[in-house]
Amino acid sequence: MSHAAQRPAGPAVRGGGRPTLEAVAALAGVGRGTVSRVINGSPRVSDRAREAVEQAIAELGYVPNRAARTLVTSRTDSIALVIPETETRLSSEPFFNDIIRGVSAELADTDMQLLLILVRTDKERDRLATYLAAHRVDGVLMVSVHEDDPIPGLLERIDMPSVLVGRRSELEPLSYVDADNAGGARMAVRHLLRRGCTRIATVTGPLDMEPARARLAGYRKALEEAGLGGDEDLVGRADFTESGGREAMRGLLGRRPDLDAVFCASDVMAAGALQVLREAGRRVPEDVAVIGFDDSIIARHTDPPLTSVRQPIEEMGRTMARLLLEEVSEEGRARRQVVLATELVVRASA
Amino acid sequence: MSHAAQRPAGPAVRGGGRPTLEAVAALAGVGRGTVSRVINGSPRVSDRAREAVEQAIAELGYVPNRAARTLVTSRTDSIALVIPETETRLSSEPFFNDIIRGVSAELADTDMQLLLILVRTDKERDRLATYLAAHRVDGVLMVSVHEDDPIPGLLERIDMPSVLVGRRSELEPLSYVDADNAGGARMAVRHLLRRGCTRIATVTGPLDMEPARARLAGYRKALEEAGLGGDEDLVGRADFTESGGREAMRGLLGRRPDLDAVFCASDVMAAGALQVLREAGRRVPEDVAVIGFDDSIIARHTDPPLTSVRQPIEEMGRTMARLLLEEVSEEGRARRQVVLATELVVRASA
DNA sequence: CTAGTGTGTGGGAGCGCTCCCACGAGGCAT
DNA sequence: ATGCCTCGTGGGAGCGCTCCCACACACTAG
Repeated sequence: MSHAAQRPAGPAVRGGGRPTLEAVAALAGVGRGTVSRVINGSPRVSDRAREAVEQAIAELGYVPNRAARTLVTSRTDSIALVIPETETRLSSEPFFNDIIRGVSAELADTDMQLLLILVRTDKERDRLATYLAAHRVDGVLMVSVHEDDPIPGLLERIDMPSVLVGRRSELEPLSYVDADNAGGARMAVRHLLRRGCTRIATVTGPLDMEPARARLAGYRKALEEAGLGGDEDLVGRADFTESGGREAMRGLLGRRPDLDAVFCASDVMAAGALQVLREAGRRVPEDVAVIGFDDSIIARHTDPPLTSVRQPIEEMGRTMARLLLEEVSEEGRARRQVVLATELVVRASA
Repeated sequence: MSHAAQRPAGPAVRGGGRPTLEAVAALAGVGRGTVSRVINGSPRVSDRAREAVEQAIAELGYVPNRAARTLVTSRTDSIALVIPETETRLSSEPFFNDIIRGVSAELADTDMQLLLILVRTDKERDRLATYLAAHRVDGVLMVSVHEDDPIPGLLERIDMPSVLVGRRSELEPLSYVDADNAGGARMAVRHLLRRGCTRIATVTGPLDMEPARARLAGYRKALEEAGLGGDEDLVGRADFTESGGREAMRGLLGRRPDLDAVFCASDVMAAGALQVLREAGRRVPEDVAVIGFDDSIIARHTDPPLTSVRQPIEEMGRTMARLLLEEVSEEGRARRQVVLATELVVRASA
């Protein structure tokens, strides 16, 4: 026995000495197959064997080696959250945070890993394409898709389970979760109409993004229903940024100095609009009522606090994750599309 | 040859038919070893072989199988960004976004994957501990550490390369990247002193967090240097939240109605303080000057816009990632500690 | 001539798991 | 008794890579 002690570090010590399936099997007095069955929840295991294995696992602190499992199953047990970030939106809007929270919450008691991939440049986009084509994730969650983004098309082609937040167009073939943008916008404009406003302008987001289009459509629909539609001078185009909101507001005031309300397709743009209105000497909401969209943190801090359309962002994140998990686990994948209701949060600005 | 066509799907089709090392080797007319050497940039390859391999890789669209590599090297080529999220900070502050951006930017031309792990509950914390102990990532980036958080201690024990943003205490043993919180606070208070303020209060963050302590220390230091230190009535404790800021401000006004300035350890708390000051009929900055910390998006939208101490958050993210990559790749790991300068952004509130 | 040194290469072994085949034990009908 | 299920089980094969040993070949030195 004594010579065993002087034997140099044997094979058992390799790799930090973390226990393997085989070690568990040995301790439990069963074969590798049985341990594997216990871990993967197969019903074909006797109670006696199961208990022995579970105890051995606890005793050794065994954790399965993910790479080994991936190698044989070619499942990776991880999904990617892809955020194209050509705009600076990520830093200014809590949107992504809430999505991340929702997704993460839904994944919490799965053993799915969440990979975060920001895409800034075309070079990074190419890398991502290679990455996805190599099937290094089981599924993809994608945020803030522009209509001309090539990634969703790629996802379709390589048959990668994926869920978008927001659709690219009205007939999005991929699964998606979206807020009822049109409905929210319509609700906001109706609120302005009830207040007695009649010359209601809008500041839109970039119209190559479906949410921006849908919000514009909701705005138009509400006005048409009230018999007030058709005045294109009341539509100011912007890009979801604060400075864009400022410029669009200046344009609107130039074209239609008599406007009495503005529906902005984002809070950030509404904040810009408020600045311009103040500079122009208009009181909010007495002269011009203002409504934003997103109900983000800045809505509570503008002067006056902003009435805004709230989207259930965290729930959208949770739903995305849920849909993706279903799509990943199922054989015959049905694409799913979910639209969640929005809600008007009334504050002082309208 | 004709019978080959009716052979059922053979082994070559398995796993979606993605090409393997072996396929590349066959096409290039070399052995597996040589292909592996080319991929891993070994110098011991002839130019002829290298070219043949590179062409074969391009032709087949070969991408190495990460799991297979991980299995043998026990490197995972991925790092985790851990965000404890007991507070609601994640949703309200762009801090995390900017950190994420910085980290992601630094990782962009590495082939490191970024795993995002939010920790809400103790159960999730335990899962994380198991996860980390199983060495499923090469390194850990950790944000927003409370002094009593058990995770950093675990990281130390299992000798996991890791970098914190912000230290737990003055003698943090792990690597970290921090902003010069004390310096920034001192700068802010000096600015108030230069304005002629003499009864300068502060609203602190939770004092179990080092940044909160450091900002308080900077505040005290500036006052001492001006011979104005020692008045504990001027210190209001809060917790980095808006409502906390409101309550602390009320307390301060109650104790010291004559105060003429407040340095708040976060913008969110400053926003709360501003509300209370307005309700109390104090003008900002004429009666009471206010300075925040973080220069977050809300600083630009409060009324009046908030003078605030800016931290280079995105750069902190980049630096964290860089330090971690060094720590992961090096053998003898030296812990590194970097403190980045802060900057005062002057707006209307002080 | 032999011995020695180095450089590029091929391929065996093996990482830790899952999949699947084969096998023994027990139950039930014939 | 024999046949034929089913159920639980053990363990071989193999996933795609890296590591490393052995070997061929080309030199240079003795």
